[in-house]
Amino acid sequence: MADDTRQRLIDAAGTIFAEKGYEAASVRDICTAAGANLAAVNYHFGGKRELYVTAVRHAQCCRQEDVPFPEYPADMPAANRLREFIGTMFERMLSTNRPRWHLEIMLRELARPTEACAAVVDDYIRPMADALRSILNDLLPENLSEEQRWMIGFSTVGQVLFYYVHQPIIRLLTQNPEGNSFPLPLLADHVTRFTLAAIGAGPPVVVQDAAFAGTRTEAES
Amino acid sequence: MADDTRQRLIDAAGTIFAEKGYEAASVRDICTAAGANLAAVNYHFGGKRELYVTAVRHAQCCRQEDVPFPEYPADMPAANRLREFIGTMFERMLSTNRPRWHLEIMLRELARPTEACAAVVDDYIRPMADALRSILNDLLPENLSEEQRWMIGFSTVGQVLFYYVHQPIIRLLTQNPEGNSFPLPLLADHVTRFTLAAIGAGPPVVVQDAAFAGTRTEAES
DNA sequence: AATCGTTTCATACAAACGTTTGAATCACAG
DNA sequence: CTGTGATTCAAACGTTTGTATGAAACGATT
Repeated sequence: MADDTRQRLIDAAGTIFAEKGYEAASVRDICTAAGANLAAVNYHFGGKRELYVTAVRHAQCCRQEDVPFPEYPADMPAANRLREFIGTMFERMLSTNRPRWHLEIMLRELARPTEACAAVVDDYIRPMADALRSILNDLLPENLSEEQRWMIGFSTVGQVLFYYVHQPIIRLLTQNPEGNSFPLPLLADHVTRFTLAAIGAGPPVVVQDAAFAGTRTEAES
Repeated sequence: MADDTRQRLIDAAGTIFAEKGYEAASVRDICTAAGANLAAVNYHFGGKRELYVTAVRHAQCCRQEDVPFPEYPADMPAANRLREFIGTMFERMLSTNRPRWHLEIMLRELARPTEACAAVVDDYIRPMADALRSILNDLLPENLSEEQRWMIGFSTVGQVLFYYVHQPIIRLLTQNPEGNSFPLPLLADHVTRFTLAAIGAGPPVVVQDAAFAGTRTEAES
């Protein structure tokens, strides 16, 4: 029952922290939701702050196990690995069969960093960044500056993140109260093709009915 | 002096709300920062909540005036207008000569909507979305689904937003404590070329030393 | 059964919160 | 100068916050 209360507290805390943020979530609400006594938080974790950090750490552990990155066959083309990567990222974010708060609490941390942010980046973000950069390295020419490699990577994950972080805006803009107007595989395909085309490793996402010579900027002509 | 304290309260509130969020910001801190009495908030605005909404509305008004969208010459190529649009967006976000909290408080609102969110979308976001879609319509073939047009637009602004919303991660990842490792025009150029190339309206952001035939996915071959 | 360390519980505490109040102060018209 | 409405002020309001405390309940070991 001891570890059980501990775990119930982490789950309840995660849900409420993710929903309301650190300050707005009260220890009393968390304990009530967990079916635990008010003093349990201080007994098991030492305080509200430590409970929060524990919840964040727990969330990132679970997420990594929930949707692990696939092991690619050695001969898999880089473009296909990119598709897998983006698909996995979307699944991690938008899949509804896992507790929502795991991702939510981490994104809160990334947008407004607290002390737990560095840990999230090191343990969760950096491995993803490394995986992406490894894929991109196979897709990009060797004589490319580090700066440009970063920017291309950011352009890729920026697209994916947008669909999650700014879901409220998307719904308001497209006037679709439901968010599932864009099915997951459609989004993953779009971002993959968008990115591949941008770096010259695939065809454009749309077929231009006229040559683009007329619409390109002067600077590039 | 009456309207003066009112304005000082809005400014102080904006700064603190943007920095700490709604719940963590206390009316006492705001009044101290504004050099006003504790009761001033309730006298001038009716309460904390109303002050917050007022600050958000004030922020979006200022932002629109600060960095207005340029008037394009009628014959300006769509690709150049896209470059202008992206450049303006970056300036609105990353330019440091304007009070930071204007944008910050709006982005908070967009990520975690409160009652003020719909107003921000209608008055600030939708005009930007319309401007972008108008540009993209000139760049895209006519026989394209609304769904795809939205996705291409989201892929564009998603890139821009990433550099602002996730600046902390960028610094941690690239190990540059300063955020100015990516100068504004460089970012704008990159996103523009990335987007143009993706939709087949410009050359890839990098020159592929080999034909991409070997790296494209099977599905597309 | 007695003892021990662990966990739960009801309760209390001081601090901070948003809000209210009524008197004091101001600017200005009569 | 006097009166009046708008504004500021110090003080206090009742809640809610996170945390602390000591007694009760539990489980395992002796």
